[in-house]
Amino acid sequence: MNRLHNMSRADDALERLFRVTTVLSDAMAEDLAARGLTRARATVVAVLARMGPSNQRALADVLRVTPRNVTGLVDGLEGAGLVVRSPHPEDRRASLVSLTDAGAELAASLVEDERRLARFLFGGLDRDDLAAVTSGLDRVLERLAAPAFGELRREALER
Amino acid sequence: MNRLHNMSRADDALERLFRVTTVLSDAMAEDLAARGLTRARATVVAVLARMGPSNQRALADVLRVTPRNVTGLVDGLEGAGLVVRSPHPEDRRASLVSLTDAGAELAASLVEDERRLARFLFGGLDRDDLAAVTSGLDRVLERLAAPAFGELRREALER
DNA sequence: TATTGTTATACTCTATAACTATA
DNA sequence: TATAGTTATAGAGTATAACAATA
Repeated sequence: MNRLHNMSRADDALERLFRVTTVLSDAMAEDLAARGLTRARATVVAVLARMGPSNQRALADVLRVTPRNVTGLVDGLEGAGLVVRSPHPEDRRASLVSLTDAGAELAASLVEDERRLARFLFGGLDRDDLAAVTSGLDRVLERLAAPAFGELRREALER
Repeated sequence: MNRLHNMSRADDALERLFRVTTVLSDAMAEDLAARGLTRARATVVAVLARMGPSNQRALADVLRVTPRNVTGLVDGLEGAGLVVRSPHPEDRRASLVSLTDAGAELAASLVEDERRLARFLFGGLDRDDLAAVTSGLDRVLERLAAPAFGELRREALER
């Protein structure tokens, strides 16, 4: 009975998580689109802002995407004037992808947007509630990183 | 000072939320792929399980996607034997999309997976922590539904 | 030999526009 | 005249495979 109750609460929590995720990611995609950006390209801009000028191989690794995919993303961003390719100083096979001034400005603006969003979403919660949410999500992250998560997924596929 | 502290906590919470979302959605996409499904097609299956046999227009409205897009998704699912199109009994323009037995089985299995996932992710939290997370996410959902969220987004785009 | 990034090809999701068959 | 679903066309993200230049 108690256990059943807890189980239904877990379902509720996951449902809330999915709803928050959906609404948030739709809104963010829409806002990026209004700036002429897609999610994938915005991610490249954010990664470049964090890592500094990088070759495409490094980008592919960080984005966990094929090198061919990076070619396309960088093509798009270069066309939009947000990044430039330059010859890699030490490896003539590679090119170095860097943010232009416009790209760096955009990256800063995305970071600022995120900060405002965080304050907007969580600013109304008092410290204890906020701490509870954050540490709850941390627990979830621990579960997601645990080997048991892999087992759960394997079991599901074997059913 | 106190305010600054709260602000950084809000950033932390949003960062956790994004990380949970990313890991979870990557894992789910991978699991669907192992079953030969994409996210978009799995959503159609879930919607059909919930709404029962539907015409494509209704699917387009619920999925918030163009009718043309539904054509493609249903084509794919029909090819995989998960849904069938049949003539609509009352409207000869429309077709009725229904889950096959295999489709219904898959839908049930997806629901079951989600329940297991919820228990796995949140089963370790005690009642109070779980309630705190759920109600925190509810507060976030309220903020996302508030007109102020629209204003925040408009301001960001005007910068 | 191995690696970097490209061309070639293909699939999925998405959209708009024009069209057919029906309502 | 309006609606349901299609064909036609296009763009973005993703992937694998083959290849050229370079390490």
